[in-house]
Amino acid sequence: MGRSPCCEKEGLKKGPWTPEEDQKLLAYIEQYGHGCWRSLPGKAGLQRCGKSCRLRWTNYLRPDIKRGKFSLQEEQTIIQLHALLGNRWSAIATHLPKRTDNEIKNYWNTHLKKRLAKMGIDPVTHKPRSDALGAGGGAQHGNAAPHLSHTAQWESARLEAEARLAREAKLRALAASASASASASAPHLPGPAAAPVLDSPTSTLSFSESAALASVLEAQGAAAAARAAMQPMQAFAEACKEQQQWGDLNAAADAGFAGAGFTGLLLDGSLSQDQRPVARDAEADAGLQEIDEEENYWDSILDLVNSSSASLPTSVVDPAPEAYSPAPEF
DNA sequence: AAGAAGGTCAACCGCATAATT
DNA sequence: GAATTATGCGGTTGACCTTCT
Repeated sequence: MGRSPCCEKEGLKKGPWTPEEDQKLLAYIEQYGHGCWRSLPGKAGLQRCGKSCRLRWTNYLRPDIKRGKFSLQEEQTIIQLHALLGNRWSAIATHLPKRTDNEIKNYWNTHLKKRLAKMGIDPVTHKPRSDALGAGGGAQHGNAAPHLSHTAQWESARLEAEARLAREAKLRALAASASASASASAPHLPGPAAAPVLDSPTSTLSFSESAALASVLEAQGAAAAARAAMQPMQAFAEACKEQQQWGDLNAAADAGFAGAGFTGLLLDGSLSQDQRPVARDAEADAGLQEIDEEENYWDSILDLVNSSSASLPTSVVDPAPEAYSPAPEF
């Protein structure tokens, strides 16, 4: 409610950070930690608001940040998680070590969203668009209903999973606090109480929540998530491979991709090696080995999806309230 | 070579929510 | 329980850079 805007004080600087400011902030945090962000600028001698300092630190200065081009695997992870979580960038960032939510968000908005749209995949629903080869822009009102229906189902499943995770996290927190108080006489021992230190500063997800979400992705929900996410992912994989070999991202669309049958396209190798144009230049030659490795990677992803789908728990796909069973006590 | 158009990304803004009083 | 404060998140902006004409 009553919260005064932190950046409206007179004399506070805005805009791009100078190297001197970076140095001041870095030096202060390295020495004292960030502590209270609101009071940090004064202590560090910066004419910035705490919010600006926090943003600069979390998105740029943190030493554990990886910058630069996203790998194919990272792209795949982002798309997959976006299909699962939507625009929850901080949650997605917890599964991409050393990447910030802001960076992922920017990358999605400037690269991945456009690529998916270009391939005829709705970046919101992650479903192939019926007018896939048409203009890749606004909402597809005419055919929205089926997508919405599917989306609603998936959203329902997702919310159910999240609710379950929250409950599990709470139970774990209770168990953790119990054990923490039991071990209060030995605070030097590593324990759950130290977990927040390990959390990504860009996320509100607790360590246990993140771990639980990861477990859902990897175990119980993997098949559902993968099933929902991987259909466009398969398309994306193929388009990426073609893009890298021919430098033309429209290849997938030109090949008639519209979702259905795309798995087959990927799996049966209908675009066999001898049909592909030879690499145009030395750079492309150098990339061929990497492309082969990527093909293996995508094959392994498909294997994972196929095997996971076989053991898909129905409660994840078609959740019912009674499907929830309390997490076992620890 | 110059201007236009489009792309990228750091940073800001406002809101939501957790934490505190 | 209500009010207040601090922090984090997601959407958006705008400056800068690159590519196109």
